[in-house]
Amino acid sequence: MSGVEEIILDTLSLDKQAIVFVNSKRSAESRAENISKQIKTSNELLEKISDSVLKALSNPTKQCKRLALCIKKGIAFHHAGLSSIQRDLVEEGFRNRVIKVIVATPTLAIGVDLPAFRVIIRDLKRYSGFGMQYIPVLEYHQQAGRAGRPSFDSKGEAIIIAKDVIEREELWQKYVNGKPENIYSKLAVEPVLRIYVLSLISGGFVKSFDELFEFMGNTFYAHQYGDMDRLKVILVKTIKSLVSWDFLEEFEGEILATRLGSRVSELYLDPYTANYLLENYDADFDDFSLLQLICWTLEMRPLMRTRKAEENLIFDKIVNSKLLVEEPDSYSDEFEEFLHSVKTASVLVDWMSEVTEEKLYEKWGCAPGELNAKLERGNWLLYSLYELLKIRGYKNIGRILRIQTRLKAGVKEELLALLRLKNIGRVRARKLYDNKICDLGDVKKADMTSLTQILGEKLAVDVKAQLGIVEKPVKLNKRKGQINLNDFS
DNA sequence: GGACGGTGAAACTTCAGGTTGCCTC
DNA sequence: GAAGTTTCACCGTCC
Repeated sequence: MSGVEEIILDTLSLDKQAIVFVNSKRSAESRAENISKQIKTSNELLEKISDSVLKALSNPTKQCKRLALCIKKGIAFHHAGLSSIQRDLVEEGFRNRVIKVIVATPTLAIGVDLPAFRVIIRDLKRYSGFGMQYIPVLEYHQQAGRAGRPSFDSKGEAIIIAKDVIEREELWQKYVNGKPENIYSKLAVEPVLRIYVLSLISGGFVKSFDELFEFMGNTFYAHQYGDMDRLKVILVKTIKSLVSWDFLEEFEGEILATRLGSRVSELYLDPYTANYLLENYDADFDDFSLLQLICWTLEMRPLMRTRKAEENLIFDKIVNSKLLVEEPDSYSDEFEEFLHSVKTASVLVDWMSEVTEEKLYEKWGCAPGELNAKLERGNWLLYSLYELLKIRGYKNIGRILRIQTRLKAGVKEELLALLRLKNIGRVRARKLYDNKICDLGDVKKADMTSLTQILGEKLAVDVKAQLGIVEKPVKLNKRKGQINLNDFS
């Protein structure tokens, strides 16, 4: 039994709760699993949560099953791969003191307010591309700060695990006695500056370079560095780019945003990305190449990583597709990232070809939570691309919106018509389509018995009503083995 | 003798996260 | 750099 587990068991024997912080999703899961195996008891409430976790998706992934099993013992893991429903269930279960232990990645330290009697920080180092590095003291404080719940406990305990006496001393000095890092303004980072400058001008807050300079001079960034000459150089460079991209124009001594520039600002796009999209777009695209274009933006990062075993598959994709983006030199640093963009696009294409979440997890190692994050961003970028092209006067771009809708819902083109109905998503639309109900006309014509068999009693009535048809509910005798789609919703 | 299964050591692989952006008939 | 996972050789057992 590891040190962590002993502490956990001790915490449980005191009838208290604990959060364990580790540095990877995999560790979070396997730790939680190991701890849960040592626990014999269970109860009804836990069974209930476990069940909900399993039903969060119509096709539970291995990850869902694993979490469901852990929760039966009152132990959970928590990281960005969980779907938002599952995350909520875990957090709520912990808040209600039903779930006793959460093993988490730093997701839980940020934003979520979940105090525990004990916080165990197992990993103070994290992989950073150049080997393992210590996490910032600020982050340690974030995590340790989860200990101690004012309404239940008069104190809390934060525990760091050290390998030996030497490390113990080191960690004590660095973290417990250590000073938190200074906070630096992020404004100076180029993408952030580009976005701000454009929005200041587009919003009419600033009308000339002098005004812009004055405004920026009053920011925290300028206050911190005091190097106004350098700031001027950066601002001039930024303005020049924005003008050359046709987002800003100079007119009688004033700087104004163009229509395109204003839209870029409204969409909260990084101007660099907006320009990149316009430059690389080509009407001769397909699902994959369009999504790859989207994935090769800063906004989509961090991308899904290409695993060793997938490399050949990804290479094939690159060779056999007509990409819109030029492939970077295979010896450049960019190339690996480029592979990731191709992988991410591949996963998204699979998703809109109706591959289930379960299969995506198996095939690509892409967990539901990660998929959702990327879908949301991809959705936004596709919409933005459409808007920019519209302003630029491109015709026949409706296809982009169709792809956007398909991405959002995760469906093939043929299901788009059915998606216009409320409460009909990828699963139900597919079911309807496979039963030869392919569009709204078919739904209108469909007889209530078969519609009820497919959608269930309530929804069948509701769907008809959406099309202006009043129908009475049809009762069905549930036969053995019959699948009621409502069970999955 | 061969199929099967368990075990442990060695080799290999992988590594946190997120906030808002848009529009919606 | 380290945890977790996979692979593989090795050994024992059973038929």
